[in-house]
Amino acid sequence: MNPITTNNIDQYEGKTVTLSGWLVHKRSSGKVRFLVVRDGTGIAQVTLVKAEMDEEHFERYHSLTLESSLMVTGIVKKDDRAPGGYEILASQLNILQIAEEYPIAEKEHGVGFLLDHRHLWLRSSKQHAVLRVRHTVIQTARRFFDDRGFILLDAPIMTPVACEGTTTLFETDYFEEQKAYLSQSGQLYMEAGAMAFRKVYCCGPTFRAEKSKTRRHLTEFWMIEPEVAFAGLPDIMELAESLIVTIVKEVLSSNREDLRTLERDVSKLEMIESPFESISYDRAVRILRNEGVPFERGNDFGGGDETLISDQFEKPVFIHRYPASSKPFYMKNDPEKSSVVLCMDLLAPEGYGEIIGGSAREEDVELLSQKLSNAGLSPEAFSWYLDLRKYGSVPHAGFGMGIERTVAWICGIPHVRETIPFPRLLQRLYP
RNA sequence: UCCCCAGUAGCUCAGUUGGCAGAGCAAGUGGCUGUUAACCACUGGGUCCGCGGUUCGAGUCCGUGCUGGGGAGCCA
Repeated sequence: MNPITTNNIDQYEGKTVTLSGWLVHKRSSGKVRFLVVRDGTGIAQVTLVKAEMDEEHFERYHSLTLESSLMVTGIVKKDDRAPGGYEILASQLNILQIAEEYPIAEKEHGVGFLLDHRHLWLRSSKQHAVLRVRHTVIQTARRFFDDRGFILLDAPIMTPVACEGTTTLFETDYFEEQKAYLSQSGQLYMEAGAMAFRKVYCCGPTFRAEKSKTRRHLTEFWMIEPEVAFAGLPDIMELAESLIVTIVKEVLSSNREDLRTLERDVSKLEMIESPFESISYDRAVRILRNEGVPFERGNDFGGGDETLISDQFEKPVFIHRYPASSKPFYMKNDPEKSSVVLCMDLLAPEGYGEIIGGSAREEDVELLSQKLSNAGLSPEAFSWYLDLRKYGSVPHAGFGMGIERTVAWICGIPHVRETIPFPRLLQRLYP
């Protein structure tokens, strides 16, 4: 197969090549006709000149519809009039399939329509750019942990029990008389992994049956979750900061063209460097009150609160030591102030909200059992988890980074639904 | 679960005081030897979301249901 693609066409100037792809657009000026062909890596213009090719191939232009698949053979020429600077002067035009009338036009579609056609929408340039950034984000995050000696340890998707209440869990039958729940987090399993391998991470989908209809929520979303033995809150904050800086730098270097397609203001990304600011929950509450928000101490922050706080900073900002009452059972209380837990959230700038959440984990079996009971959970169901504290318990900590929110922030797009190939939303399970 | 907005051609929308169903794009036909969302001419295209009501007459007003969107709550 000929290796030419539109992203390496410059290497073939003057040579005869065969390009395979799909028709994005066509224009005619009579005896000169133009095809814009998409091949998955980019686009290229193909020129059909009546005098340069035989009649039969030239006339195939008429039957071509939007998104028809084709193979075109011709000479690569440099031409400033062509998008990308190169075009193919065709000698042959072969059609693989004539597409039916393509539903997605070149402009003007509503969100509902586009989501109904997500399987086709993926072909458009903006979606292409977002999902290429997503690829870089995941690849860079995984490489980041691999390079630091972490072991990739996959967590199960089907789990026997809820971390929290069952109201936000998707439930499914598991053979006779058993229920399984779709995982909300790989964390508890990563804690087991950290006791086995010291440093581990998982990367996969998580599921929350929350009836949230906001730009920051999906019912199925991806997290990358590292867990580290012999580590405390400061260690994972440093790790999280370094991860974000590394990801942003890599996207800026690998996805310049995509960011341009998305019209992202890259100057806002270029200033993402260490160190990030780190403020306590108490100070965040003071910021809100200074902004005139009648915030009640002890609550968790809402979406609007997070935006107000992050707007005070140009870089991502850590908020640490939330009230224990607002956080889950496994977080370790601050020995210096038992009413708060050793946790942190990282808020992205520009109102994108929490992209990372993590904590030191309670390592004492008695305290952990107590916290489980206080949360209304049965210690029996978590017997395996309590075992981790009975057999060589050590201080450990970890966090989870939400892939979609991170991608949305980096791309500067308003809604997370475009940052995953096939979004699952409150009212949407198709396609 | 609550609040707000919308539903009219394949798509995006307009539709006046309640009085003949409209535009742009897309599609089809023809024209044009360098187009860039090309352009020009012509053509076809409607369950006005469903149900009920008011009225001589409803896309328009009222009630109700459904669907979608935005937001709140919720959200390790």
